[in-house]
Amino acid sequence: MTEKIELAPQYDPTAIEAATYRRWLDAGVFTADAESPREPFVIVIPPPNVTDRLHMGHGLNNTVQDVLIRFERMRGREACWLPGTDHAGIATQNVVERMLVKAGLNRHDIGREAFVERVWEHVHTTGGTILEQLKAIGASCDWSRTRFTLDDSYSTAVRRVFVQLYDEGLIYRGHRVIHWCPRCLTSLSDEEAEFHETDGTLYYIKYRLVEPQGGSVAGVAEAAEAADDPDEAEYVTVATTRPETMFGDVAVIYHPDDERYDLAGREVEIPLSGIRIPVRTHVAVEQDFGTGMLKITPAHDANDFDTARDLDPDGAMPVIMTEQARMTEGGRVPPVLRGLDRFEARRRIVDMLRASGQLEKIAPHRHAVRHCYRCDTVIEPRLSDQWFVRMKPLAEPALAAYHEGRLRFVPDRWGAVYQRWLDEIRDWNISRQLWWGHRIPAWYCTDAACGHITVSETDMTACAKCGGAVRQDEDVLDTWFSSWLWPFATFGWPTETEDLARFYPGDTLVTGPDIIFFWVARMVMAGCHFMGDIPFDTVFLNGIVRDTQHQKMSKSRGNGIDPLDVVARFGADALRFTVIAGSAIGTDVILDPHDLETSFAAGRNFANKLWNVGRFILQNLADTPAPLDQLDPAQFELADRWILSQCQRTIAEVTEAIERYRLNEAAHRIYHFVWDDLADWYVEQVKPRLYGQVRGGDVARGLLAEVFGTALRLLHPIMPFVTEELWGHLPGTDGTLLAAAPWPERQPSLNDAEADDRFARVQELVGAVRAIRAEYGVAPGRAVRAYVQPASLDAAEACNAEQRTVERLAKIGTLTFGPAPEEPGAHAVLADGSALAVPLGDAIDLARECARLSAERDRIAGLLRGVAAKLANQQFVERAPAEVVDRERAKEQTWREQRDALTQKLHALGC
RNA sequence: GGGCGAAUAGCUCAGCUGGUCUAGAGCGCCUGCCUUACACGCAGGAUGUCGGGGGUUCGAAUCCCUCUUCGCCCACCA
Repeated sequence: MTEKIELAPQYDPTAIEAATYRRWLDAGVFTADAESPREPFVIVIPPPNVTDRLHMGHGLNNTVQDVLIRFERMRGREACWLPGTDHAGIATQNVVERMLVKAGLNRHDIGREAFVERVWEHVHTTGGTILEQLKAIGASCDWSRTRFTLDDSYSTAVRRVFVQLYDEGLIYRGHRVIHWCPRCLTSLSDEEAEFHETDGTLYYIKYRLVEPQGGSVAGVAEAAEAADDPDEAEYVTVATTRPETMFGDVAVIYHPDDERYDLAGREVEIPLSGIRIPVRTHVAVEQDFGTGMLKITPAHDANDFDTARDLDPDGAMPVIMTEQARMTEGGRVPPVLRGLDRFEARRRIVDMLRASGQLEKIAPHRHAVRHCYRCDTVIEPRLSDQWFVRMKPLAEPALAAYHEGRLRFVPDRWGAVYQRWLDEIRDWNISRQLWWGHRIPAWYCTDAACGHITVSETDMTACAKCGGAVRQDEDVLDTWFSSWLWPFATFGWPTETEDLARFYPGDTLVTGPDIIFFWVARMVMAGCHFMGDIPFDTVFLNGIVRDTQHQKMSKSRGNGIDPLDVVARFGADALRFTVIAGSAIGTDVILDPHDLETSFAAGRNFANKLWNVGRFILQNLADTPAPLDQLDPAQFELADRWILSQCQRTIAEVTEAIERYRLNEAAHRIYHFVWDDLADWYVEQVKPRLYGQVRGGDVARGLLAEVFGTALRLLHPIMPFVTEELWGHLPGTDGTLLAAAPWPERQPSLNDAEADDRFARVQELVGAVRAIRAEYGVAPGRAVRAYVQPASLDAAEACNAEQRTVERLAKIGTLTFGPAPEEPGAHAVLADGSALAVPLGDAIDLARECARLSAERDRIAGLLRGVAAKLANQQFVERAPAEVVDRERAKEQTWREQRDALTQKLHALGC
């Protein structure tokens, strides 16, 4: 006994999504079993910032991961998609600091401990929101394994790594110029200081030559003689974009080969200050740029730092700016400029130089300026003490993995990006002057005489060397110093857990190309170094979500789309279908934030189409239909064989497309099968059988259930909600979940080229009649009579077998084989007003077939000529080396076979 | 300065190893339809010198060269 299935005529995602997700959770289908005998398939999520809210980029990235993980889960792998969040040092600290500012406070007012507590509070109340939002788009993460990069256990891993690298000599404390953000008040790594092309100004400043105090008198005299021009004798002109740093200059240099100058050993005076600095030569100068004369400011420019150290390893490196990038209150800065912001100071200095005649000229100058990747403030290079990781030794195994093909990128062009960065890798500044993060596990002895630094996994209370008092380093570690451990720290490392043994290494990493350096490359390095193996073998780079102006979507630009809005209006499946179908492999996804309807209607419509196909089928399956293997193939009609054949093709193509990461192709292929093949043709063809108008209803029902069930399974990774809901109504699924159902298997025996071909002719015939009906404006309710000339093509025979199909689908009253009546009214409404005679000889006639044959003939003839030409070219081969000859002989043989085959075909076509 | 990518219908894009590409899809547009699953639908239709110019080939949207226009990444000419 089967109750009539009642489904709404329109699919309402909001009515089922939450409940469906709950069913998945309750059944535990997302939870990976470390003891399962199945082969694991592991994806670790790129952990979003703990304070993030879901945006379209997450929507795309996580949908891609979910498609892969659901696909592999259905294919029988023990799928583990590990979710979690990142503490995101600077970003999160900034968020909480802004909240404090609103309350009229800054972090120093409340102190470090209270501040960190505030951040934890914030993270606990709002943190993890994004994980909840991921559920809304259907992400099938293993929530039992959710991790946070600041968990206690994670800290253990971070400390272990720090200590190990320190012991190996790969972490060291360095004194050098680093990228400093004067707003975030922390140092940054090279990757965090982004270049922006900027229209700047090049200032040409005159530095007055002065007599050296206690220098070589002879050298001065020669230099003075060498200069003919009195001005040149008096000044050297230095070109700089940053006049405000000049009080930090320690030298002015030119290239030793530069014949314009002969000033080495002389001294110049820094304008506005009277500070004397030497003129030196050094190869770091580019002679063609500016005047060929370069000022050296070691404390405020990384290159100058290197040059200065080269010139004088023990030389002074005066700092003339505060951490806030204001001119210092003392030291070399002239009193009128003290305390000024760097840009204000620049304006004042330029004015003063102009007034004193020391500004020779200014010129516009476009150059790349580094900005903080978190707050976009212009970076201020700054001399300071920081912790660094020596990267070169870590990079080597990561490069080897790529070169040996163990690690691959999809699309592969990103491999070159990865490789280049590793080839030219520089040491990584890992200390941040923040409060939110993993505090650096280093303790300094307070006894200056001892000065020992103790690096330890456990908290220290006494110096390891002298036993004296210690204080811990105030700084925290770069967020990425914890992220790079994600693929194994999340599974319990350094403890040798069952999870770690089972789920490391993982399989595929899905992320954006923008964090290849920040994260991907570093994870590979960490994996190789600490686990002895790469953390994943495939890196699948998804594109970036942009608006119609091709601008990256972001909240600050105001061009964002809130995925939850989309879910509410169109459903999660519509969102998922749109981003998957809308992006070819590795290309960006363009969506219009001002027209969600246009962007997402296709996905919503498709979900609805599927819903209604399902509704129709379910309403017509009285009882549990017979499974495919219990149906008698002898009773199959052409359409049955055809739909099974198409279904096979779809299984093969969808499977292959996902395996090749061509998810958009998988989406389009299943879309086409459901909408065009199944709904538009097969369901229509089958109706008379279902309605009992003709025999064969049971076969039709069995095949509908079979084919529709397959379609649901193929579509499930992309559109999990609607497919799961329909699956639940399908007879015979017995409460099983589609999410845990097996992926459809290919059955090559069901491929049926003959059926494909014959049904294509039926479709052509139907299309021809429909076109004629439309052309003649035949009212929908009115039948026409169609005549097919048997002489026209052998298709008539095929059509004969499918006469009923054609009659129904083309709404023909009768289909007759034979010439159309010669009567004058053949193209008009017949006398009884009921029918129109349509001679189909016009629609699919011999001419079309001939055209096709002739095109085919031309094509084959072309191929034949090509093969003949190749064969003709072979005469040169004889002189080649033996193995080349062998290879060429083999080719020649292939060509001969091709030639013979083509010739035969041509004969078959009557040539 | 170096590298990479893109330019195909009004819009957003597919088109993988040259030959069923006589170039497709979705949206939009035009015509007719509320045909007992679906108007978030059905049927039919219009629209492209595949950025320009050369070349290779029997054959090019596809391969090569070049130009133009966009976008991205990297980079110590201050």
